[in-house]
Amino acid sequence: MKNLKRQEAIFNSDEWLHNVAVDNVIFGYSGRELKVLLQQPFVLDKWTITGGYIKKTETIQEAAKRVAFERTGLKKLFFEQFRSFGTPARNTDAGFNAKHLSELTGIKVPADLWIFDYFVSVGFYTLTEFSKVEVKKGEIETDCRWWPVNDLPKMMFDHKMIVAEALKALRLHIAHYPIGYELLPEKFTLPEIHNLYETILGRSLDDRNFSKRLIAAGILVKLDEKRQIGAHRAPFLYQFNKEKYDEGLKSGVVLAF
Amino acid sequence: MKNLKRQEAIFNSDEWLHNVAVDNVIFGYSGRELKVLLQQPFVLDKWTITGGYIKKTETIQEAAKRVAFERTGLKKLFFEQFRSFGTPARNTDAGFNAKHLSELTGIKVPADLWIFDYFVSVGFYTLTEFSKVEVKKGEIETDCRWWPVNDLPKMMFDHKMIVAEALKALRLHIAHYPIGYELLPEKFTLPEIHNLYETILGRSLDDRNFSKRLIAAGILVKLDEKRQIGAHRAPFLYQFNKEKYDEGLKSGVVLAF
DNA sequence: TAATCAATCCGTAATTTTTACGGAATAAAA
DNA sequence: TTTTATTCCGTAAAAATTACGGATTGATTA
Repeated sequence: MKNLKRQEAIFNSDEWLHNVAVDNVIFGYSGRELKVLLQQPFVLDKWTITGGYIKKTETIQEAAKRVAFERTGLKKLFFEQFRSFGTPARNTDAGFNAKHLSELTGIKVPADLWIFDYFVSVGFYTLTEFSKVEVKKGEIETDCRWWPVNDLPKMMFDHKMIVAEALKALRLHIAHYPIGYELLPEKFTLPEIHNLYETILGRSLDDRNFSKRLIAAGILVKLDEKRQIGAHRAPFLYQFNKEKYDEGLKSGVVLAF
Repeated sequence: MKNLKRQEAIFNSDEWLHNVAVDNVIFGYSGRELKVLLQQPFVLDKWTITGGYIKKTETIQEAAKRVAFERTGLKKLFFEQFRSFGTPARNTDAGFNAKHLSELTGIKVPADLWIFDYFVSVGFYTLTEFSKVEVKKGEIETDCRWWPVNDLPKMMFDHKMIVAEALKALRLHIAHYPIGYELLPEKFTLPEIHNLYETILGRSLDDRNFSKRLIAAGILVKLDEKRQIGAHRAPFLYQFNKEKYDEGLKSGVVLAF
């Protein structure tokens, strides 16, 4: 019940902006699949992307960071604002109303509470290494876990569209900037990063040309170690040249695969 | 005084979203210069981009359209949402406060009126043909006119930064999509569209390669007319192939100049 | 211990795209 | 009719992109 008390406090607090919030699509990569971290609010059986209200004292980016930290425990993530969503009906959904919320929580929820208003949502996405994340569900969620982007569950509001738009933005981003630093372990093999790119873009890329380009751009450094997995030839390990990588992030690199 | 009454009505109305608004950078092109339509609110001697509050009944895009229509009289404009701005202090500026506003208008303005709150702004930009626009100043502005993007006046809040970001987004856009339909008259010459691109990108482009590419992409159609201006060789007129143009807008064309 | 298997790894030639650049044609004005 | 300012066009060189096959490796298993 403590959680609910806290939730009630949030409802009644005036530290939050009204009519505007952030939603953050957290992408992770594992098992040759691109995944999204979703949570299930216990008021209904649909899933949501991680999002939250904005404090009057923080920037929209800080709000997105705070929310992401609450779910992943990570402070240093790659963040990108991609677009905002605002239509009068976007945050209405069966089950998300005062009556239902009251019944479920026992909290007295007025029908005209600000959280039911028309909310404009500023969309961010985050890239993170799957294995580093310790998924933590929030206080009003029954579950929080990874879902494959190609096989999403029933989602609340317009969240499925937001994920689709985030993916579109990520695919655009990948053509102009290096990617992978936040999605891969520190050391990785060529086939791994190759597969990451193929996964994000959703199409196959010639392996020879792929590595040629990354190496030519100088953002990939071959190490003297190999990884011993499986029953086959051991692949060499690689690392990012962080300097070149960051430079590419700043000034842009054409990596049109 | 009628205008002020109406303004007062807006302040007290609850038809508007709080804490979130739209700002729209209106670009126009004339005299070989890229210009921005700015207005001067009569509460202070700085200039602002055209922006406004969002009605509870409209989408953010509709809000941006409404505001742009109020200033330009045009209903069909090219709109693009480019990013949102949200920092707690972004809409504070000397002169924008209850006391000053009260003194100037005579309206009773409470210090904690919602318009002084932290506002997240969703940024759009618009492309429009300069000559079509009939500039109309709003009720609470003393002036509204075009300014060269390279020579902007003192601007309110973070609006100068918003213009800069809009221009950055426009320059990115131009590399992936055709542009010019809304910025040029129906019939135009090669040198005219060539100059438009040079102006937006802020650098010179080889004229032969430039026209070659647009014609190869099929979005430019040569007409059998010439324009008789000046004391020199009369240039041929061109038109956009609207079909190819729209197709390019939809699916993207690489026109990396 | 030799053969098999699954995966890594590398280089070059053909094609396409991009860049660079000079001079003839035009139309009014001097 | 000469001058002047501007439009207009094409080709060759350079660069980037694409396409593609076969040798290497290392554990497994026959």
